[in-house]
Amino acid sequence: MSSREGSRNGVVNERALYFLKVLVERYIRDGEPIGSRTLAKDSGMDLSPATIRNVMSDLEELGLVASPHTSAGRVPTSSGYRMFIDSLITLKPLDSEETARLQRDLVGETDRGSLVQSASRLLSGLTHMAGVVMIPKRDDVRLRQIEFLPMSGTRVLTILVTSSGEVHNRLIDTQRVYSRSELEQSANYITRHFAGVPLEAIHDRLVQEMQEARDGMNRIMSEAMEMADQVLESAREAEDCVISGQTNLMDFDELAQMDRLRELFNSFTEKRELLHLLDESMRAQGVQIFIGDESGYRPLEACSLVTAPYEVDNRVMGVLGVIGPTRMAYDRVIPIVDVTAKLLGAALKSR
Amino acid sequence: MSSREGSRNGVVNERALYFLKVLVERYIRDGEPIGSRTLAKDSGMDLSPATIRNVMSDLEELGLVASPHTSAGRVPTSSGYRMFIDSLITLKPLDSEETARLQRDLVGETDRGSLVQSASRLLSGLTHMAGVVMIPKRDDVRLRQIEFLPMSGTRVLTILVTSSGEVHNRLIDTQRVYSRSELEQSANYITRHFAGVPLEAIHDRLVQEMQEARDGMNRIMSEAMEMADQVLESAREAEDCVISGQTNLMDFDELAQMDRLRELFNSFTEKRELLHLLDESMRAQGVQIFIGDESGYRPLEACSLVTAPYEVDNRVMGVLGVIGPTRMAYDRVIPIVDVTAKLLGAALKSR
DNA sequence: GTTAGCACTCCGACATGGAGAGTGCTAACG
DNA sequence: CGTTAGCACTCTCCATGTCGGAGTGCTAAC
Repeated sequence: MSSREGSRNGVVNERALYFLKVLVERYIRDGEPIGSRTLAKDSGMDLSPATIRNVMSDLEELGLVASPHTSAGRVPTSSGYRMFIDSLITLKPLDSEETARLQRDLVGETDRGSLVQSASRLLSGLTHMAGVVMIPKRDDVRLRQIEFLPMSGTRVLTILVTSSGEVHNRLIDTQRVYSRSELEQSANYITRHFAGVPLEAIHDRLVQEMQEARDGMNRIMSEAMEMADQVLESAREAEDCVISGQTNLMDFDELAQMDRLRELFNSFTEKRELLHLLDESMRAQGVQIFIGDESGYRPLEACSLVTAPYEVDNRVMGVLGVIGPTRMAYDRVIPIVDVTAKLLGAALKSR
Repeated sequence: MSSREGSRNGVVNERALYFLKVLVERYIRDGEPIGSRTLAKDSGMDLSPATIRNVMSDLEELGLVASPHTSAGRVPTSSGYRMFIDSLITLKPLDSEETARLQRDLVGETDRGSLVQSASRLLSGLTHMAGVVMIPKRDDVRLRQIEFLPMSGTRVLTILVTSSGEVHNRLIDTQRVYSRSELEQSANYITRHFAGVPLEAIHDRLVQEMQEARDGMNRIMSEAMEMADQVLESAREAEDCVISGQTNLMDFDELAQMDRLRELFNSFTEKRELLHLLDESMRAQGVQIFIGDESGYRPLEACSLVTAPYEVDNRVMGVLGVIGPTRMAYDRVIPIVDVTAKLLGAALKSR
């Protein structure tokens, strides 16, 4: 065991951390392992490469850096990046012009959908990586109106409009043929009874009402309620996310192995796991970062995910973020994600 | 100029074409340039490699094969593939079991959307390439119902339901605030007047009516018509396609160059050009094939596209197909695309 | 028309060797 | 004690050279 201060019982000394910082910055810039000689020059501290080597040895023992092979320089490990981000990084905030342009681009969008899309595009454009914006199910969304339309045969088209202006629809096969007016009546009934009620709550109340009325209720009403329940379901699970700039990731040689890339792209079409991850970081406040395997999600193991929740009136509405190689310019990306989240929140408020 | 029969004034002789067939089949199987020795054995005709070499020389002169370098075997060119597909290929039809399973999988789907999605997945699954199904704008779609709902401020949510059960909606900013009943009335008016009219025709009639009535019409009615026109527009342009199995393409080393792949994947998210191509092949009947640059579309230059229109009651509804490397097993893929198109048509009919 | 023979070309695999970069260790320095 | 110079060592990278295999085109003979 070494007896130098740096590695004694895991306490890291100041200077070593400074070198770690310089190393990570340089590595992010160049993508090549950093040797002691380079680091000695870069650090600005008048020390010889030999000294640096000792320090590096300590950092390696702590698991903050590693060397790809005997005689390459050092590369940050996941923990190294973690340490860098948590306590060493110097952020490079966006200048006012960039912020202004970002804002302009977002405010220019008309509806909520294209706003989200635009945010995703901007993220990927600014970072040259993949941008992702999640549109979460909101628990304060209420029913505005429900509509049943007869289609061919026993099919009925159910349409549900929420207070936020989203429209969901679903084609349902019913047990018998209903007339237009029958359907209209029952839709009106449900709209009258449940308009303004949060979507979450409607399901329970529907079930409850159906049980109470039991046999007293005529068949058409009970089936209407079942139909309403079905379209409700599809409205509730309408949690989704928009990803853009995926192909940007093909330019990073860290990700240039087909099997990796394939897994990654599959996860973009699958989305499920990704949504789960985003969901998690919705609870956190401010920018959150998953480095490499920290996400616990295989396809992202060579990537980092930088996220930030966006909010309107202090209520978290969703999450957005950026996916890129572990070796990314965190000092730029973090402010970009941060600011975009704030601007998206603001843009959403004004509509 | 050679004086052998093979290349005399461009007329290709029987035997040469037979060798071309064997060569293409073998190349598709192995992916390696075929030499004269191999071909001599493979062809089953008791000829020496030297003879084959003469034949190959003819085929090369005709532009049907090429050799990557001096001393590699021969590889089919685009024209070689073309010739192969047009007049040499022996198709391998699906056996009844495969067809049955395909049918079962398709009929199992509930609504039109998941049917199309399923078809796309099946195509990519069966071929290990990318599947694509296009949902075209249909010219016989009629208006069923229109609905205006007041949102916050001057915003109005317009909903349009078509005879085929699709729902389109759009958020529109109006010039003043309208009450719920005002909006209801005007929506009812428009529904009454235009229900059953093809979407294509409504626009013209709206414009016409607005001009005729001119000043006689109250302001609310004229704005209602404008709103209707807007949601109509978004309904008409709802031509789209579903692509799946994109990542399958990453496994082909012909496409394994990042720049190619990137272009290809970008074209999948862009879709525009691709839709254009599909649109073209909607007019053709039966399976159609674009080999390499025949599509005239850069990103597909290393790919082939095999398409077939699918129809219901002899009316073409859309196109589906498969995208893969030029070197693909056409003898399997063509029947797969063909049968899937027919089955999708049938499955659509039954709903 | 078909074939054998032959010289030629090109690719790919493999070994070789030196330059460059960086390390770890040791011993000396202030 | 931390810091440093020196040194042997290791590993990668690249250029170079060599060799066998595969396949061609041409020519002359069958």
